[in-house]
Amino acid sequence: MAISSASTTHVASTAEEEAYAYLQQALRFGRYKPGDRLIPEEIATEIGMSRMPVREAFRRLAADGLVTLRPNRGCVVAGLTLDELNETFEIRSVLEGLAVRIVMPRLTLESFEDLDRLLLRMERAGEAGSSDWVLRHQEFHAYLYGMSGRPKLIRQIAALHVAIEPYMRIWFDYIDKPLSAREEHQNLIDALKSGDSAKAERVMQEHVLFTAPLLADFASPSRR
Amino acid sequence: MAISSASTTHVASTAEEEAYAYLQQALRFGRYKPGDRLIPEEIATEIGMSRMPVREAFRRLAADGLVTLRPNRGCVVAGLTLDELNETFEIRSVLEGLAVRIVMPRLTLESFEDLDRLLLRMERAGEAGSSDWVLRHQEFHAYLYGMSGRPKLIRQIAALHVAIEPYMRIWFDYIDKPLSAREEHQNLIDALKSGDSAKAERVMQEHVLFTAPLLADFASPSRR
DNA sequence: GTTTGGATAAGTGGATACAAAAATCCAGCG
DNA sequence: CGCTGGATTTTTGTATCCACTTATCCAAAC
Repeated sequence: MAISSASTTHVASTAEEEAYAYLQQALRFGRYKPGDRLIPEEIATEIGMSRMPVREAFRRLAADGLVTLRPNRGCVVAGLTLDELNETFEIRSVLEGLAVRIVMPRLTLESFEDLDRLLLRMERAGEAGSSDWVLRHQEFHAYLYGMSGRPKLIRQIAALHVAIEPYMRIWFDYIDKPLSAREEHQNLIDALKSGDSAKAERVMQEHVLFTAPLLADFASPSRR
Repeated sequence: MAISSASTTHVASTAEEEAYAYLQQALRFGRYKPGDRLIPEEIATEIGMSRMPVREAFRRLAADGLVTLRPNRGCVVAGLTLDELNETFEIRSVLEGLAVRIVMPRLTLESFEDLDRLLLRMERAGEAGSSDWVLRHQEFHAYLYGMSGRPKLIRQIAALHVAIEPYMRIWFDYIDKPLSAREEHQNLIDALKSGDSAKAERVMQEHVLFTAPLLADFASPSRR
């Protein structure tokens, strides 16, 4: 089979890439809290470079929606308010629905074996803790969308997953073990197997929207 | 009424913003051709600043998908291949469909008057040339989506519009006057008036996908 | 006539320096 | 006791400089 690891370990050929990778990782794992101010100087010395590449990494993170950049007042970690969280799930639902619709006719028997395996991995990771489970969950979805052959779509979806990742972690830690997750994803696989792409799209949309209200309690307070 | 101008004229409080605005404008209007290399030094002197803010503007443009940034080999204008153009329209169709679904229950009689006015403006601009028409067309769509109250969705859609803008221009110049455009948009308004949000969503999806094949001839050659 | 290699030029990435802006602190005032 | 305003400190934005990578050009070899 051909399940590549979904973990985003990039070899940094430039300092900027290193800074970006470092900060993205830190943000994804919730090492900084929303509203925290990121001071270029500090981070630069932390990873042994000057402020410049860090600044440029900030811009990329801002484009991903992970931080907010305001002229002359630096870089703050961008938590999602309840509205933004909901909006993100709305967007995810249509994008991932589209991905499923596209991917459907491309799925082979082998793909389904892969998906089963990934689902199994996800379940097992569920017992370990949020850190593993969230990654495996992303891996499952990433594999599916990867088959679509739509690079832009894939990147957009991945970016949204990264943005909500900290909230997924908190959520998972809080509820301990999402019993419904297994069933949810099995449903999805069944819909894919049915061959009815309209149905699969709908099921995926519902699957995505299913999670949103569960995370509501962990949203950041609205700003300003 | 409350139709704000859709033109993206930003007051640049920093040099970086100025560089970004300048370059985005230039790229949107097709002043550079896909594949062209953008040299920080040149642009910097062109608008009277050093390379640094220009470099940072590059990153933002890259996030918008307007340029491509490769380590140690600079910044090139990122034309869309046929596949990418199609993909962009696919994504647009679901995002703008979603926007319409959300916006539907918020539309008032006044909104419809505004939309009629905007449609009229668009038609009149059609006689002037692609430059005006494309802006008015964006204005029409922007107004509609603006009512959704979904900032992220609005930004994403706007970004996609910007990315395809040069192609819309070329297309419009080529065919001179899109007779079907009026009918298309009137259709859309009718669907919105019907109050059936599922229908409106579908009509919007079709409206977006309708344009894609028309632009196919103007796609950039695939790279590499 | 085309290919190869290497000198030279051009360009990029990053560090440092400096000016301008914002945040902080503190004293005096109400 | 809180507020105001100004000096001080911190941080940001930009310019400049240097090291290193990549591109260009030209001559010699096949």
